[in-house]
Amino acid sequence: MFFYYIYHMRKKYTIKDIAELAGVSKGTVDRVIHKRGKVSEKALIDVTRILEEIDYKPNLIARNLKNNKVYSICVLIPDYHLDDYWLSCKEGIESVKQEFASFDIQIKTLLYHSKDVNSFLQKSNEVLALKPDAVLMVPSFQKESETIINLLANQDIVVSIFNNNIPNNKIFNFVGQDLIKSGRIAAKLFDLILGNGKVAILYIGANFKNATYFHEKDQGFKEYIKQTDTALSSVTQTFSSENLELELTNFLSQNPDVKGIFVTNSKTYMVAKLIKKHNLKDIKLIGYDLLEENITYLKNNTIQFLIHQNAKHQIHLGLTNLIEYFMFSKKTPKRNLLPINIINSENLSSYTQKETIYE
Amino acid sequence: MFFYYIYHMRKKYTIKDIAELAGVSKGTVDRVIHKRGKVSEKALIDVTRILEEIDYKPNLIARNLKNNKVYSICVLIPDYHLDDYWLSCKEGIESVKQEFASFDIQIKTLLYHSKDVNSFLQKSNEVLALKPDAVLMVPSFQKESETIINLLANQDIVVSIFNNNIPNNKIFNFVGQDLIKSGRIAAKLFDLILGNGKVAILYIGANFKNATYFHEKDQGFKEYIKQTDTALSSVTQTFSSENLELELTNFLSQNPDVKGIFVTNSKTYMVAKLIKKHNLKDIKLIGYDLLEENITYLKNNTIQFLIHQNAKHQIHLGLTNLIEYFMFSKKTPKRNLLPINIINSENLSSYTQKETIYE
DNA sequence: TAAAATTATGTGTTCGAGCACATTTTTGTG
DNA sequence: CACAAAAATGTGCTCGAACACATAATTTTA
Repeated sequence: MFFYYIYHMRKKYTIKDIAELAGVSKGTVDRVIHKRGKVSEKALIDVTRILEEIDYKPNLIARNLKNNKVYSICVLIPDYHLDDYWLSCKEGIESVKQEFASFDIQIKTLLYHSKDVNSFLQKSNEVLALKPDAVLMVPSFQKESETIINLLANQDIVVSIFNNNIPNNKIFNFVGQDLIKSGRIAAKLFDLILGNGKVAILYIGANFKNATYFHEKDQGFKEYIKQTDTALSSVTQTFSSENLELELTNFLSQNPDVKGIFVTNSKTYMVAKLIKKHNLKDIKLIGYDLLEENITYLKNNTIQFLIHQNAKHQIHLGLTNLIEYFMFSKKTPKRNLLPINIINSENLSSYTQKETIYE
Repeated sequence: MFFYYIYHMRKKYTIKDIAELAGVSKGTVDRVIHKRGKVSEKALIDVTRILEEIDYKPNLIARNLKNNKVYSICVLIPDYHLDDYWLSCKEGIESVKQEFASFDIQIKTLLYHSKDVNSFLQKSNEVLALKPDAVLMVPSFQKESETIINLLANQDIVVSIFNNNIPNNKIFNFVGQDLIKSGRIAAKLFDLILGNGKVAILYIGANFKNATYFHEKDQGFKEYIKQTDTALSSVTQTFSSENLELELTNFLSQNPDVKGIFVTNSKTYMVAKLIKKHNLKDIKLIGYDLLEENITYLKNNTIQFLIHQNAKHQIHLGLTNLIEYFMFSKKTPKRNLLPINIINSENLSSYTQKETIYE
């Protein structure tokens, strides 16, 4: 007959327990734990030994209860009314707000025009004036972002970024994807479905020089071609969103051997619309993000694959990293590189369904 | 000039605040909140009004501090020494243990032989004897699992399951994937890379009648063929792991038109090994799970795609659901259907890399 | 109407960590 | 040795919710 009383273990050791074990008071234990000094060598040794022996972990709940501060976080992102890509960030923020509704956390969202530096600067200054405890931002404009990040850091405001990375060692945490890998993945998928032929790598929008993501994805795609024995080739081209139809039609008539199109951002539906309109059935299409319009074309097989950048997950993780750092002194990696999800018409619903199916 | 003082909001309302606002004592507020009765109608109305007005949310940290119970959870899963598929569960348990190291949570793992009902029953009885607060289990044997779940539920032990679902309304939470969708996804992928031809749907192992996952994936695959205008066809076949080489070789010589093989479980590498050995380059292969051996064949292009069931994520979510329910009375959905990840050689590393890149 | 029973309300302690402050012990100096 | 200064140690309160227990107000019963 076995006795399982071992399983129902005692409560965790508290500071009081440790004090008793070491034959000192809890004040001394506290000083040892926090290295506040003013402790005799003997007491230091005794307490340290016991701490190690029992692998003491402080009760984070009790610790946080005492620290009753209202933490404020500013979220600075492109206006989601102007570009559907950012719409999912709104959901991400809402879900974090709900998740931490019982805690003293204040989240304020500021939106800037993603194409307008001045708007970005203006909103950044508003953030500075608010003096929050932390800022989570999308650094759309590299140079200006650098400046703002430095200003914030100088005021001891914790700064995290997501979506795209910029080099700055003052940044607390970055959440995003490896965009070079992302380009490689697109290449691999074309390799599988085409076998050979030319793929056009497209940038759609204004000011592609600022769009570092485009260059990295382009680089990844070409890297794949170079490093593997694929029969694929590629051609890179940028287009404006306004004149896409004309520009793309011209491009395709000049490049009749293009068998695949890789759209490096969420504007994939624009190309899909034209493929559908001109009945270019033979052209395979891979792009980014689960926008409503993209999903429609994915479902009717105009788009073969979408790569899911999951902005919602990104902002969610960025925020929880900050909150758990403040609330529970949780350590956070400098970088969180999220998985790069390959989406087709069949696994799509497994990503978009609500996770909460209550009875 | 704007003043942002509104932003730096006051602390959340406490029971004491509410008591003052309602002109009663905190004891009365507490009785109203917990519906303990012994409150006059007037006080009830006053306090309820204020609670609603300020949308009171109790401080979960303070609440939990008082409730200082050591929660014990048993994990009952197949022995990961016998089948690599379950190995990732070990990591999942470890990461949860680390995550909640500062809390009073005890997790005990019990392993059974996934092919041996008696082993399952024996370990189940050990779990019953341990009288934990909750059990997270893989219900490998449907009938026996039902019995155990009922026994546990009768003892007021919370039961969650993951990996495969069984119908039982006493189950607290199920984490897994939609396996019919999973089969559809495989079909879609073959559709894209083959265009047409016959795909063999394989089950490898003993006792396929117990493997409900196989039937669902098979069903999903065939559903896709039926519902779309694909030129694919399929043939379903079961094999033993011991005689796979002989059986599969025979099967392929009798079915020379098979252009793709869909292995419905993690034993995909076994088929890959034979494809490689007999140099059957033209056969495309899709299977399940990121086992070391599967990854090798994915990287050298013997396997085209792996569908990632992410047992680690499943057990992690199953455990955190239980812990957050106990610790913070967090509500949990009856079902968590996880995304079905499509993995190829290029996005693989984005799933397997450690998420923690500390400075 | 007074005492008893019932109901309503208020008070005080607990949980564990953290920190300010009080007290004790040790060391240094004339 | 006395006494001050410094170092070491101990004590007690706080955070917010929960709950046991004490007290007050009201109703019932003799």
